[in-house]
Amino acid sequence: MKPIVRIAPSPTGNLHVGTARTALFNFLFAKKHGGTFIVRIEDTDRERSTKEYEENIKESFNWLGLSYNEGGYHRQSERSDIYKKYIEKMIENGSAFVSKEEPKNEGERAEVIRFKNPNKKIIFEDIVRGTVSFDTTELGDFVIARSPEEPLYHLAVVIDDHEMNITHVIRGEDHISNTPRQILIQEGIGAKKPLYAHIPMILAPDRSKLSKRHGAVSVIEYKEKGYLPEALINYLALLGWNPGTEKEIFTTEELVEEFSLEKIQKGGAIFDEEKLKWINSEHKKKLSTDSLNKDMKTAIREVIGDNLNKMEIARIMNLLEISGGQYSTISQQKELIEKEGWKDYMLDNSKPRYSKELLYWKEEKDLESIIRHLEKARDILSEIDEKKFSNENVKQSIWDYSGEVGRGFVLWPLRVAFSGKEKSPDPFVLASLLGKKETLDRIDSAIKILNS
RNA sequence: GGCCCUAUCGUCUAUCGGUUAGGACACAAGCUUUUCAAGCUUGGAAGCGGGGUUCGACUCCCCGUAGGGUCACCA
Repeated sequence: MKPIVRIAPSPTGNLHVGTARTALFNFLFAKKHGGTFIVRIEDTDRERSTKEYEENIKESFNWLGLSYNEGGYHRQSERSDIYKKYIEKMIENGSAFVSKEEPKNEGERAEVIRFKNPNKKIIFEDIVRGTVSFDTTELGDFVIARSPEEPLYHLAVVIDDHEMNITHVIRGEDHISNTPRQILIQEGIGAKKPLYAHIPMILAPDRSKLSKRHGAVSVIEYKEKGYLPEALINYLALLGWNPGTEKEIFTTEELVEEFSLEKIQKGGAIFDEEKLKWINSEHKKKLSTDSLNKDMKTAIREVIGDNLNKMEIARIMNLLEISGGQYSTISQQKELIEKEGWKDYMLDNSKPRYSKELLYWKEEKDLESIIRHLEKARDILSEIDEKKFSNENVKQSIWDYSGEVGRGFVLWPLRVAFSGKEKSPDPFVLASLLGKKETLDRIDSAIKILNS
């Protein structure tokens, strides 16, 4: 039998990474066995549900590539006729009854529908946890609907799972104690029983429930930070599940191939963005240079500005690539561009600013010798043809001289002359990016500073 | 508090009675022909405690302890 599974998010907030992970496990399980994956929007709480959040949920699933099957998108708010039928039937057969109430809070009804609890022991098999048993006596005759048109969560879930022929309920561990009362309702309406798999929670670094105060918790935030959807999918899959091999980088197709409910973990797992970053960089390494370049350009424009010319962008892209930033997320790239301060010395009109002392290499104190080294470097570089002013040629030409007198004594002041910074890519790269004229100009400026 | 679930390096995890307890992220050190980053190499790092069962327990059972979940006219 082909499995039919569902993810049932409630549109009361942006799609949470925990819900996304539950959706992913459902999706992988369905795809693996040629089954059906359904999205069911649980919006029976009209007060808290909004259209915007529903849109966010759709957008997030879409971005992650978790697509539901044809006709597999439902809203509980549009199914009240179905619920009404069941509620009436339950009242009729005595598994539920209308109950007079004393409203405690505003909005509460004076008359609600309660489930007639048979007060029995419920035992069910959970695919990840084994046998779980509850005594439902303490649940009492719990409320299942405000009115025949307004079912509450537990009732709506059971009716929908039954109507949609759900075979496996794969959901978060926080629902495990909801299961017995849902089984009770199933018995009340004569529904077939799905199999259960309660997956562990995603935790914050302090092992508490992952919430907004811990930083980014919604899928959309990770999208905005520039993570690749397949990287987030890959990471989420590894939180609470593993294939039993040492392979860690997966495409979604590979996950479908490997996935099995039996390998799901029991304990909760802390969400570690550092590992997500690493997985993201591994996925980026498989990307075409075209899309890598597109991301880099976006990051550069966002940090330095929109009015950059082609040459300037190319120069900074080059630096970003050399600094290993091409495999980072856009937000990490932006951080890097900011931190490295390339806009201070890599734009057409920028002149690096630095103190005279910065030009001194380590213990070197002899002003004359630094000037001598810079002048010599200048002479050597001016020999190179302007059109052949490449990284390799610059390096080659200056290599022997710097070797004779000590590399640092020549290379350090050159690098400072070009960048004005303590940290930067090497002087050969900078010189080739700057071009011959600008390179020589900057050496002259450095000499001038030393002479002043 | 009642009920339920869980428990291996800082983190994610492998181990389904016999292993020098393995891998990855992170971290540290060294190397990489100037700084930073990257890269490479190396290293430190774990079975919550106590009882059983067994020739032998991380692994099975019990009791503690700790963490989490849940106890709505929310989902």
